Amino acid sequence: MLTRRGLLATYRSLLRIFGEQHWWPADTPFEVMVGAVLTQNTAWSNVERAIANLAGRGKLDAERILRARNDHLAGWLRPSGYFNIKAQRLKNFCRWYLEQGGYRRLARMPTHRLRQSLLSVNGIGHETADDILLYAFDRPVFVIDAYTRRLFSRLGLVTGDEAYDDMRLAIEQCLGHDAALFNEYHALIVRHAKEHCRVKPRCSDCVLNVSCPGANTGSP
DNA sequence: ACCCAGGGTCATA
DNA sequence: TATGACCATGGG
Repeated sequence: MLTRRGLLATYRSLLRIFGEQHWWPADTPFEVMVGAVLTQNTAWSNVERAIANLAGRGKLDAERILRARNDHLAGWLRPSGYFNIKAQRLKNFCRWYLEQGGYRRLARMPTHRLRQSLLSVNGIGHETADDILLYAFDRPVFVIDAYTRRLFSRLGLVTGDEAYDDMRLAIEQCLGHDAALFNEYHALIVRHAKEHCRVKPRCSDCVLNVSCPGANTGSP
């Protein structure tokens, strides 16, 4: 059962344990957007290297990314995995970004239209679009990722098989449109997943009493 | 050697 | 709508 009370209780537990996360780890909104594309199904540590490659060459810029040769761009993105596809997706995004007139112009757009526009870019799906909306444009959007789905379903708040926007809208309705809360909540969910699911000895004594992938494989 | 990671697209039924 | 194949590096 999804309730405001349950969601806030989980949020407070996470906040008490981990403290403020101050996401997104980037210096500019544009860097947030680049990171959002590069982190698709990829560990953030790998994304950092790719972004460092871009920044070190002065390529953390839409025009310069768009002008770069595909094989050069792919080479800089190599550490983040899927580098050929991501080079194409990053160019698709930068083309859209410039066509739309850049950040100041996009920032005036209503959230639902900005989302629709983002989703029209080949390579940007629901989660990447919502990462950008929340962390680059400060819009009150609750990002649903695999961690969120898993944590909330393990806590019995959702079934886990809801459609993306169904789950997002349900949570947003419970919590109200609070960008600062959504920002911190999502960051805490990711932090929890890393801290208690990836670090040994796994999640045998998880603070939220949830299990993790590989944690209960049936061995006694 | 195996599993996973802050997903998304495309072909197919 | 709902699966499956594919993309690819790096850490545990």
